[in-house]
Amino acid sequence: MPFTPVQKVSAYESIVLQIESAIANGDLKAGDRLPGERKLMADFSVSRATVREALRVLQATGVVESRPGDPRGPVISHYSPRLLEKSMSQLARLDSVSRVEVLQFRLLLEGSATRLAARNRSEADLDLITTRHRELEASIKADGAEFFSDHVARFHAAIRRAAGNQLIEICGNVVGGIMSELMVRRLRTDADQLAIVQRSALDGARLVEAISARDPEGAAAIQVANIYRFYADDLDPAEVDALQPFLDPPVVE
Amino acid sequence: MPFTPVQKVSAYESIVLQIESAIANGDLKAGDRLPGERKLMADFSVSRATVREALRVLQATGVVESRPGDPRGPVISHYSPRLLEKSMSQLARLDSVSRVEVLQFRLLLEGSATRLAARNRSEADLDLITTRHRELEASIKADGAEFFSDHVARFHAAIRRAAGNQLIEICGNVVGGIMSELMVRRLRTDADQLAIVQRSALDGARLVEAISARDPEGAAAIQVANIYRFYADDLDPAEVDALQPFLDPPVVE
DNA sequence: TTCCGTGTACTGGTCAGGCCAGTAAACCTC
DNA sequence: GAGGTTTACTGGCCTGACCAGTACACGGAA
Repeated sequence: MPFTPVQKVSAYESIVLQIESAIANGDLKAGDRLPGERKLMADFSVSRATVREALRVLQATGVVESRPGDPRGPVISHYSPRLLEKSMSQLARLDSVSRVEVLQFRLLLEGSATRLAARNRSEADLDLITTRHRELEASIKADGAEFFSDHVARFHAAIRRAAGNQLIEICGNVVGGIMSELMVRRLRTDADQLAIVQRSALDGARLVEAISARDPEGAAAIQVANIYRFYADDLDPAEVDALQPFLDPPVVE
Repeated sequence: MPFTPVQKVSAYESIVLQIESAIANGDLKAGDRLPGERKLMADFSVSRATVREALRVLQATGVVESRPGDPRGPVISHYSPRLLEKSMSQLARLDSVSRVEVLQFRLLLEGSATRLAARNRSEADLDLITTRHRELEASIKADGAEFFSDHVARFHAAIRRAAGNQLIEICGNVVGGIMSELMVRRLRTDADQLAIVQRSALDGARLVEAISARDPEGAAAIQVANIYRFYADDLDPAEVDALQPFLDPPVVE
């Protein structure tokens, strides 16, 4: 029988749904203003507390922003990866998600981003990548491994940007951020940090060259190998094995 | 000067933060109970409205769940990919994200998921994949293209599950879901839908074989080519070109 | 005319107190 | 013990209120 389970939707949920679908079908777009809480409470004929609960969840999911005292009312947010970051790091912190999974995902994203970057980069992209790499090298010369993770993050972000795919870019940024937490710990506990950092910068130089020469496979191989080597020492054999499909061509040491 | 910008945190935010960090450092774990709203309001010495706003955002971000009438209070949720799904589809639905980008991302995820599945599948995984494929074929025999997109989605989901990487799995589910909306439209407007659907099922059979035979590269190639061909007719030359790096080995027709 | 305080009418943040439908568990019956 | 029934309490929602803070129009000085 084609009965469909009843789903009672509470008042505040209904408000959330209505506003979300107004955005989905274009009645509201980023930058637009919602009426103030008192107006909304009249429009939906609910109490202000209910309106506020609805606004809170819209705010928590990055749909609107509101500031006290602003007579223009809450504003529909422009997209920000905040929620994605939050949910991914929530996921990555999960006991059931191993660090291998995160690393696999990162190699996958970073590899294709690099491939695409080498293929599609504009001159402006290349300029930015080169600049970031120079800053990275300068930072190593000046402060050693101190600010390494910040600079390398910016360097990689520039590459992802050049790839021209926002999904890959943003997801890459997020997992990159998550991994860099691990990286900081890794560097702190490693006696040989300067050597690691310098080798990584050298890889970076070859990477810039390959992207400049529009060599997708070469660039991707360098990038993947570089990331892999960074963590390789910490991995046990089973983990190393699980990463093989993402190392292409295989990294043999 | 090492002054740090003041950030005023509102009452409800402070509650959210406290509860989140209690979870982060293990004082609260999934399945545990929070006190009821009236107790919380005393503990934090705020009004009930404030407690409720805090609970609403915790609920919206998948941290807690509450049910009316339950004297045991709100419960700390087990992880669910709901938030990740929501944020991914937010991202993918962005106007500035073109369908090529979504398709690139999908090919990337689906390709590696298939590769991993062929490599890591257990017998139980294979059983599920086989079952799903049989259901797909049965559905085509019985109803033609009618329920195709549902069944193919389930088939692909089983493959992603077998890959053993939750990040790839969940992201794949999301973009798969988004693409399947497009697919439904595509099938409806195509006169030749039955032929398309049947070819896709045939690819599916070869795919199952390759996964069964633990042939990662073969399986991935079939999967990627299958997905690509499904959309290829709708794409203009520039879009086709942009997809080349994800078709490996290249699909020549 | 332009500029710059100043007022004011609003905003969102928070509080207190109250009603209701619904649930879980203790209670009571058999 | 298995069953219905009560009861104490839950979360959902409402009303009405106060406060600190903001945007903007207004009015006076330059």
